[in-house]
Amino acid sequence: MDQQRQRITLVDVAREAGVSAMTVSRVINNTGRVSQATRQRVRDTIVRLGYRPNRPARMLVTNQTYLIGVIVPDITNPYFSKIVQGIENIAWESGYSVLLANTNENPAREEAILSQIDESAVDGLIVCSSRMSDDILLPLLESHRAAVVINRKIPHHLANCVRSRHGLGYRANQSARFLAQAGHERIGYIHLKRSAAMDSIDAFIARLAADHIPIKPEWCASCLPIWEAGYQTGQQLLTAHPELTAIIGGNDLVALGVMRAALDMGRRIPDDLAVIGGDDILLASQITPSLTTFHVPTYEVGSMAARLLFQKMQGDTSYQEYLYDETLIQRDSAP
Amino acid sequence: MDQQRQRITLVDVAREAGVSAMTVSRVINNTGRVSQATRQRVRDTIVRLGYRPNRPARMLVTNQTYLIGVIVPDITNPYFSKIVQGIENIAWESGYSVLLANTNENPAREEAILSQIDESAVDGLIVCSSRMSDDILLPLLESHRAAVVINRKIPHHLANCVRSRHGLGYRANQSARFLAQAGHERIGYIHLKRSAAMDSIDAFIARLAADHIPIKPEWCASCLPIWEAGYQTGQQLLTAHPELTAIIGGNDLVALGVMRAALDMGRRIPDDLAVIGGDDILLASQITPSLTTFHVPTYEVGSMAARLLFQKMQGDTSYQEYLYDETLIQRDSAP
DNA sequence: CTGTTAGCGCCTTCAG
DNA sequence: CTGAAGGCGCTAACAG
Repeated sequence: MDQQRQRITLVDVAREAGVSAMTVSRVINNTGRVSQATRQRVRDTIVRLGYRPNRPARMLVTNQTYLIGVIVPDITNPYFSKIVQGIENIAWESGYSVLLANTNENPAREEAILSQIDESAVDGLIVCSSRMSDDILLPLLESHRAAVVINRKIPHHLANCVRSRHGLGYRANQSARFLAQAGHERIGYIHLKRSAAMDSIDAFIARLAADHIPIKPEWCASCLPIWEAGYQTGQQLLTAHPELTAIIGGNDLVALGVMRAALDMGRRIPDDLAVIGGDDILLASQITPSLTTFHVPTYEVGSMAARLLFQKMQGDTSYQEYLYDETLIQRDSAP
Repeated sequence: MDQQRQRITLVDVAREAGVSAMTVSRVINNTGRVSQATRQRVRDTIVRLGYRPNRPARMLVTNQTYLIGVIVPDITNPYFSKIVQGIENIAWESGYSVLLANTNENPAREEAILSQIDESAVDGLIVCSSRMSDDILLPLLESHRAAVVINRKIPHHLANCVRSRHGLGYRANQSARFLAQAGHERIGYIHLKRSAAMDSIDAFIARLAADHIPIKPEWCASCLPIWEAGYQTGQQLLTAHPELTAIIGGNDLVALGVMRAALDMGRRIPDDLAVIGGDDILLASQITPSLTTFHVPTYEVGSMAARLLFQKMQGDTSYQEYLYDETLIQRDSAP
């Protein structure tokens, strides 16, 4: 495993097979004309010697890596791992591998990606970090040959895009409307911190006020898109405002955290408190009471992102986007 | 983004700064002696020109990629995504990136990894695919400079290892004992198909028979380690053998599938049926009734795997392993 | 159909 | 402290 065995190169194979390096290269890449006889002889020599092409050398000369970079904020969030699965499957079909960067929402890590995954390291880039600042994202996209961004609006020339057909703040608004219609008058809202895919809390309140659904700013809060933060924020919100009869979570993990917090505080769901999430991760349908949420075709989000990336990588300079639908799935937590 | 702009090379910087390429290289790598003045001048030129070193070129000459390959069977399984998170965090700290391969338990994909992630593509490899056949795994490990295997026994010279302190079949046995002690006499077992981390069903039955816990072969089944398979297998098992009062799932996803199937069939849990899982994913504690399962320090499994890999990559040829504990967490599904 | 020449961008070795 | 020559392993472009 660590012995200093000489690497077998193209030249070794060529010498052994009595041909030139070029011929071996042609055989490996199935390019150019090579007689059936030599082709076979070279093939045999390759397996006999156990030759394997050197990736970096090939990358250097072809200027192609067969790698695509994928940036996510949290691979342990089922929403993102499903997206990665979709990307990876499509990439694999085309002979590409995935270089994964999990930022953990850490700005230092986000910044470091600029040097870690640069243009020479990957052939294309998929970013699904809706909380990454423009100061980092735009230069990042600019420095790559091809890029796709998920759930974020960026200048069309910088990247293709996969996003919800409905605009910013759609979920929160629909949720609030749905709850109001069901008779709720004191609705809380937990916004996802720094998310570029959501409206601000102010915009949320303003829009609903226009529809005579009054939401008070003190009923709203922001937190990171993870379960623990949802739990804590839910607890705080319900302690400070026991009058709330419903809470909208920014995503499923947060909503589930809220549900658990409410249950731990002795609240019954949905009788004492209705909860709505977003993303429709597996857990949402499995938990009791099951979580009302917005279904997102998560796998398709990933696979389409990969497809749009390949389109760009193949030289299509036109802007392409894939819009997906989000549909409210009524379950037990907010019937 | 797609303009044919000339790549800026080391030589460009050298010319601009009025030094040789070698000096620029020294500045970049902080190696060798360079006067403070030239160093600064070169640095300035680098930022002025926006120079970035070409990864493949550097890889070719140094024979290092700063990449580690990570092979998992299913990134959407929270168990694996948590492991990947652990690996990725440690890798990042050392300036390494993760090349992810998600096999989806697909043998064709597993085989393709041999050529896709070869020795020249990564500096080290972490495999946590307990269902990959030895015919593929061993050559794979053999062809890499450094490797770590998770939850699988392999010849010590091939890789370092992270695994449960308890041997094969520990979970299933403990679960059965626990259930028997609680008075269950007809216990079903769902084995994970092709898993090298588990005993066979026969061994499971034999060992328990020795302890006078009678398990019938027809109460046992095998399935893939995913929720859907657990649901289906649970349904079949409960239909064919309604007499079962408890079922042991190979992992949490399968156990949760069984729980849902049982609930859908009108069984109450744990009154009509007790269920035990394994892994302790987030979902296990959140669901109602909460799932009795084995806690695994999943993040540490990943981070330790990365640490053991770096140890090997740094030339430590001794065999190292990290053993973790699995502890039964009693929850509501099997109190 | 096959070989020759050149060079990708960088770093190692050895002189100065 | 700095530079010149050479080569990592492979392929593009051109001969023959």
